[in-house]
Amino acid sequence: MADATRDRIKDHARAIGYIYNRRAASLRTSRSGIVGVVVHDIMNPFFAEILRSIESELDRSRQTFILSNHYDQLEKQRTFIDTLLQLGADGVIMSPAIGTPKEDIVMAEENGLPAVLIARNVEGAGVPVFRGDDAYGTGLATNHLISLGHKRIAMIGGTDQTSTGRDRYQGYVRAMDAAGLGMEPHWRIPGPRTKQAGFEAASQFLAMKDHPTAAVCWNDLVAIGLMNGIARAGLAPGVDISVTGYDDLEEAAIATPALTTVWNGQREVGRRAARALLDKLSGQAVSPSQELIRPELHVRQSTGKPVERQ
Amino acid sequence: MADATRDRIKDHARAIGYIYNRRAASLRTSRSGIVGVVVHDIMNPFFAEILRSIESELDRSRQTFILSNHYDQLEKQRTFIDTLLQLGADGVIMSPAIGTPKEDIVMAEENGLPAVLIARNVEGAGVPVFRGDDAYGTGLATNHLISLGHKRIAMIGGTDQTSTGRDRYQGYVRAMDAAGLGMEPHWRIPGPRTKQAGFEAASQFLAMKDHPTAAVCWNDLVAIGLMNGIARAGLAPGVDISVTGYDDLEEAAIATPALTTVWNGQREVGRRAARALLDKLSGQAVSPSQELIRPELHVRQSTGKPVERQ
DNA sequence: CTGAAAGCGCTTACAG
DNA sequence: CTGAAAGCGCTTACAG
Repeated sequence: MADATRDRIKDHARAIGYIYNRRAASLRTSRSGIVGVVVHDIMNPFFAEILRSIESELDRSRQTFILSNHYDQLEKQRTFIDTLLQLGADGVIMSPAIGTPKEDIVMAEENGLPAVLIARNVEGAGVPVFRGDDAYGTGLATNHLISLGHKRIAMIGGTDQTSTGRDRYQGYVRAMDAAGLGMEPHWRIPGPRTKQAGFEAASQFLAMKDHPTAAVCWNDLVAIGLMNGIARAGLAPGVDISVTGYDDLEEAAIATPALTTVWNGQREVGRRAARALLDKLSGQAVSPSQELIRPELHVRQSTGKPVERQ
Repeated sequence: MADATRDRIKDHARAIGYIYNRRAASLRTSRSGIVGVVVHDIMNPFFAEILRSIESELDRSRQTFILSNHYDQLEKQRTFIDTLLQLGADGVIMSPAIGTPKEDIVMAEENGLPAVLIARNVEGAGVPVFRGDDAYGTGLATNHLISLGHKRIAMIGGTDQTSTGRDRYQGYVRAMDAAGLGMEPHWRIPGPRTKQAGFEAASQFLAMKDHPTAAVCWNDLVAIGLMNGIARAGLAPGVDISVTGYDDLEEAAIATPALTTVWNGQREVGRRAARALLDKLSGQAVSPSQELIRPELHVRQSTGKPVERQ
């Protein structure tokens, strides 16, 4: 049948309610037009902003995307990858769950599910990774506080279990060291990653004897929660205690006080990850290297000179 | 082949890396194990909380779900429904885009894609709807402010283009009328639905001559944005101006001041919508009626007695 | 109880 | 250029 004829028939068929069966087509062609995206939690605005740029990029190529949270549970992540394999998905973009072994990713690739990583790396997986330069980013925040005159600076939130966590902590430690400033072990409060947890960390922070005059926070959510907690205790964030965030969510600019934070290139990460996957799908060679997006410091009102208390 | 034999083979097959092809199975059985979920914006924490309970409900029945935003664009919603039909999805849970004609839903149902609505109604669609009792909810908030002594109360955010918008406005108007309080047209600032927009509405609100002493907000996001804007202008939200939210997001409790708001039963809406859809899929009769979840007022620190200014 | 065959709806390679 | 056939990987109805 000539193409023109086929098109005419299809047009007519559509007009009278014909529904194209993608399962059947996919069975024959082994291309499904489906891309999986799995992150820790889509409710987290950091991922939500990444997802939005992935969405607009994939839309353009008429790929359907399936979203899933793994909540850092390896089992959930595996179930999702299984589902993608069973559906014959064309590829997956993932922010790997804590503890993801490289074998999981290699297995997916070997079964025809090319992967691209975002936000976190999995050593030796041999796939492209797109993330911010975290050590550099917390370095920016820490140096900013140091230049304002702060000497006792805390680091609140995050975990050593992810490459991101280790890198951000590194950046803080290096900046302190470079400035010749000492650190107390209890100035680091690991763990918090949400607004709620940041809020709760405030009392722990304020309860420290001679507590630091400034805090470098894991992300904007923790920073905003911490500021709320500080305000609740009757102190003024940005005046009594300087606070920096990380990510520069839309929310950072309208927090009270407006949050000094590190822009983390979410849109850029999403866009480039989607592009890389699409390139892979179209058979182009994509280098499996790590691409670091360079963060930028956005100074607002949550940081200022230290107020020495008597 | 006996079932036992088949199972043994399958077990072995899986062990050596066999991947079940769901497309093929679905082609034969016309069940795909896929459920679509489409809402205005998954980044909105209100929907995110609903999605979470849908997710946990569907997980239990081993249904995969595909998520999509329609951003209130009918075209995006139609494309998504088309995709679901082409993939042979088993059903769809949707918060319909503004202006969704009942024909769109009827068409989906006729093509074997049963639908359940959440948050918004589409008159005459003949499918189950799960939502909060919005008029009752804003009534609760408005009456609370009235009982504190407020007489000039604004309503900020929302739109008349959705049933939810009309109902929430109705609830406010009725409560004011019932208390014998007059309303000025400009006390209503329609539109805002985000934190950013609530923040921006603050200046418009404060610029009103004899501005109201309290504001009933469309949702928690608008309320928190508004409070930030009020604080930025040097006034104290909760003292100088009372503010109520709607939804009772996790964030409401840790806002500064903690937000008085209306709990909207997100988890309940999600859970019941998912259940109803699963019931439909298993062939049970599900009544196509509207189920209203009864909201509750949660009083916190963002509301207080009016401060009369000279 | 068991095994071989038909068929879901597409696309592609092939024969005419 | 055109049309009929094969085949993707399952499940189910059927014959033995």
